[in-house]
Amino acid sequence: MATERGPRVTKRRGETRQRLLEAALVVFAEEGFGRSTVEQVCSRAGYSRGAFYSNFSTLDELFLAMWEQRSADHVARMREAFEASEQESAPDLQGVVEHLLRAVPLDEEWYRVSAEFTAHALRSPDLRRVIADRERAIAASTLPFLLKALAGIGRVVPDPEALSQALVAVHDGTALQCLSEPGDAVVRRRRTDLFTRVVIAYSNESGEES
Amino acid sequence: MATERGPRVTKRRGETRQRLLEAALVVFAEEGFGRSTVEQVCSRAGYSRGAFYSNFSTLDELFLAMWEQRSADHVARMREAFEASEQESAPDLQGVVEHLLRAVPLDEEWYRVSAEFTAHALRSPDLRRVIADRERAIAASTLPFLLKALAGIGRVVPDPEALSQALVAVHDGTALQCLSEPGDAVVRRRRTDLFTRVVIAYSNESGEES
DNA sequence: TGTATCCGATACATTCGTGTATCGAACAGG
DNA sequence: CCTGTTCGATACACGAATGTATCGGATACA
Repeated sequence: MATERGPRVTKRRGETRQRLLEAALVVFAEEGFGRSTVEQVCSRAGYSRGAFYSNFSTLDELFLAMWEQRSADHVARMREAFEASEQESAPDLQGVVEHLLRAVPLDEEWYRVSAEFTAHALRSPDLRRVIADRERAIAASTLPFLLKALAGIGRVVPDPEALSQALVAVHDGTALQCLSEPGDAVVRRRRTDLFTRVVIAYSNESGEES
Repeated sequence: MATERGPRVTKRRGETRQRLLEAALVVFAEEGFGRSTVEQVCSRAGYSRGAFYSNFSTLDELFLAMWEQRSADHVARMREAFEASEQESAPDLQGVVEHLLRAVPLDEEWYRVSAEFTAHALRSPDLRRVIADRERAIAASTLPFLLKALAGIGRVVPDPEALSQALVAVHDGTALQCLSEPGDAVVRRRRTDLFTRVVIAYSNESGEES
């Protein structure tokens, strides 16, 4: 739904556009957004600059388009992962958190690009909204599953939005820690641990009061 | 201690270097690191490019130097804030968290630069260490105070390092949320709330067991 | 105060990236 | 299969940023 755009004006145009979007991710991750050139993106995609200027008018535009596509894609993936894990219902809290973490993988390439995009986005009110919207989209398409899974192990969440915001923050924050010390198992375990504790902190056993 | 470098070879050299470092922060925050030019930084600082090339050999070098200085400065500031708040000992957990948050202000300019720096740093093993070291420095110079403050209200922390890592993650993660929706009081309150819950989750009342 | 040294300004050559304008090939429709 | 249109490649002109080499003024030290 998010990956497949409706058939555009012509056929191959969509393909080259897509190739450019994919190349953009790679190049931006490698070189940094500000350091990247139109030429680099094009040659990575196997095109010349003509293709670029025919599809986009500026690198910023490509950056935004790429980010939105990948972002939507991630949300969709998370959703799918949740739907899949709904079958094999989690036995305990440990299991729920595991499902959660499996749905939200750590992707260094994406992290780099994302960090730069957010820094970039904070400079424009319009792009600020894009960031905020992403957060809402994540909440909308994953919260229901998480709540259901928690209900399945007898836990209820008084303030779902607060939990969602907390989890996103925890994910973003721990991502950097894990990526800056790639081999460190302790850091990764602490991440899992933090997720678990946050889920606990924002939910109660059914019948309890907050 | 971190702001004042030992007297260099000459006198004014240190000043211009410092001016360049300050200008770098402003320009990088405004334009983005990759989009910034040597000329922009120099004119912002009131110098010409000659001054730059006399002090640094590349923008990357300036970026690193600036980041390290500001980073150390932040840690020092946090430490001072903690020391100051040690006098008026916090009456309750609410108070401790307030002191904590006052010591770690949200600075958009710094956030932008920092986000780009981390993205940049993930590309080089050396710079990765710089990131990891920052985290250790934060822990080293603030944990003792936090633990003392918590002890003052009868709470003990079984795994201080885990708490520290969790708090840094929560800070980094919530910072973006607060900055992307600047006016939103709810988001900010949830941030405070998350801090509070995490502190609770990682500490016990004296006499309890985990 | 004189002098040697250091530092930053200026000028220049060069490289690099951009954006546009033009052209040829692929494609869709009949 | 033919034709009009679309798309992407190529060529070119322009502007911008870099890095170096040189010069003049400031500074430290005696």
